[in-house]
Amino acid sequence: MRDPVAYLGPRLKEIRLKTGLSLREVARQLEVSPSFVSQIENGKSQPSVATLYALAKLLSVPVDVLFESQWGGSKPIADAEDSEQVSRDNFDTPTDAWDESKARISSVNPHNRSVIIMDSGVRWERLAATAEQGVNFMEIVYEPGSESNSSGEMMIHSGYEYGYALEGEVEVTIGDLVLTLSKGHSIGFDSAIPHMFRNNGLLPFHGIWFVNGAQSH
Amino acid sequence: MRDPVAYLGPRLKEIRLKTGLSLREVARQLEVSPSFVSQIENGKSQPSVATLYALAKLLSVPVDVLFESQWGGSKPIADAEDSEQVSRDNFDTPTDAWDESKARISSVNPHNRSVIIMDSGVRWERLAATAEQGVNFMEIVYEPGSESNSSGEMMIHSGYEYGYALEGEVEVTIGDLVLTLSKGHSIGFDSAIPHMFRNNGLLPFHGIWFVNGAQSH
DNA sequence: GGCTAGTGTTAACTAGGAGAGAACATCATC
DNA sequence: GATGATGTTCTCTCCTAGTTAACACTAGCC
Repeated sequence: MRDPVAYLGPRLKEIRLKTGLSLREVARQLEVSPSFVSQIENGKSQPSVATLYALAKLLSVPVDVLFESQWGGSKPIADAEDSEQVSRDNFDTPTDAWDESKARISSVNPHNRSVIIMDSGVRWERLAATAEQGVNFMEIVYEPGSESNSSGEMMIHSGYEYGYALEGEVEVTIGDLVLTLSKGHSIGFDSAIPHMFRNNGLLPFHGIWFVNGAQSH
Repeated sequence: MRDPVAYLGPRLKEIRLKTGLSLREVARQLEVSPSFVSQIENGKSQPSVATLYALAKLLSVPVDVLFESQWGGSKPIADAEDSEQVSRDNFDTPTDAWDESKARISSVNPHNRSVIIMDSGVRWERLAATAEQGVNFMEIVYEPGSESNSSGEMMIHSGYEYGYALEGEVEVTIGDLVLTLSKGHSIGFDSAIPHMFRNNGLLPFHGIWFVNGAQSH
């Protein structure tokens, strides 16, 4: 990808047009002159950091988006998953398992998921490839008797974790809190708190899991 | 949130120190003077957009991170939801709807969810209170004929969005991509891409939704 | 003790560009 | 053809991004 700063103007224009705002309206809200907005969009002038930030906010996009060139750094869409079937030792965190994807849109049908099977009897099925770092969206399956960590230790990592129980039951331990999730139940917690999951039941447990901000190390 | 541009300097310093780089080393790589880097970090000067971008790249953080202010403290646990039943006009983003919670652990049973009903016939049911900013984990329900925005406009906001279809069907439009989600299907996409959802079917659509990094303005 | 080589800070200065203001050329619609 | 939108391109000014210089440290080394 070439210098994204050079493409800032056109990018801004593109986004502004999508939102349906006129150049003069943008200028008014930013409290700058319309001519200046035009100069920015045509690359004849560079905004200050404050103006750039105000612009991003006005157009309600993250500042980063302004530096993405048209369809440059990111693939438009990740098509049906590669559907690799991996079997490995344990990972601390899903982040360690799948590579980061550059896809801005990812659509996955249930028969085409990328799957990781852990030796502890736990399965992770990726529900979306994402360009976001440290983010994993997946369906997790705990076979009867299985637990999150084959060594029985509690897990501690960075980020937050969110879960929704689809079917079956699972016993969740977070810090000194112990609870059982069944269909429809949901949780969210700071992953820095020691946690583990165990399926004590007779049926496999399925859940939608979201791990946010986990850093691999 | 206070003016993020004003805190840009301290934020940069904080991140630089984490990476273990010296101020002079940063200056060398950026090809600017050390004094200028110091001035930036102490808020006595503002970088140009190009310098800002180079800085972010050097510190290997997305530019957005430089504008985030630190997050506050945290309550130990949020007990069963308040279960308020709210009916309001449309929000752009769930972030606008629920207040940030400081809970580090949140457990919600299906009969106790905090619900928001939009006039467009869409329902948001919060699946977890979280201390994370701009994060929403929810079950969304689209009644037959309803669409994400009562005005029919596409939505654009910051962050990423992830969805899993529980039951029913929904037509998803993201950019110029149109697809239909049915049970088990999942997606993930950059919310900066204009998007909308519509239930053209005869049954209500239920999905697990995760909106990450949306900023309210 | 002094001598280096590292760290970050501050003052005084300058060249260049952020941003303004006007006049321009379009389109609509009444 | 007048009024009101739209975006563009000049010229000009003033502010500030970025420089150079000297400053005040601290750590090691002879």
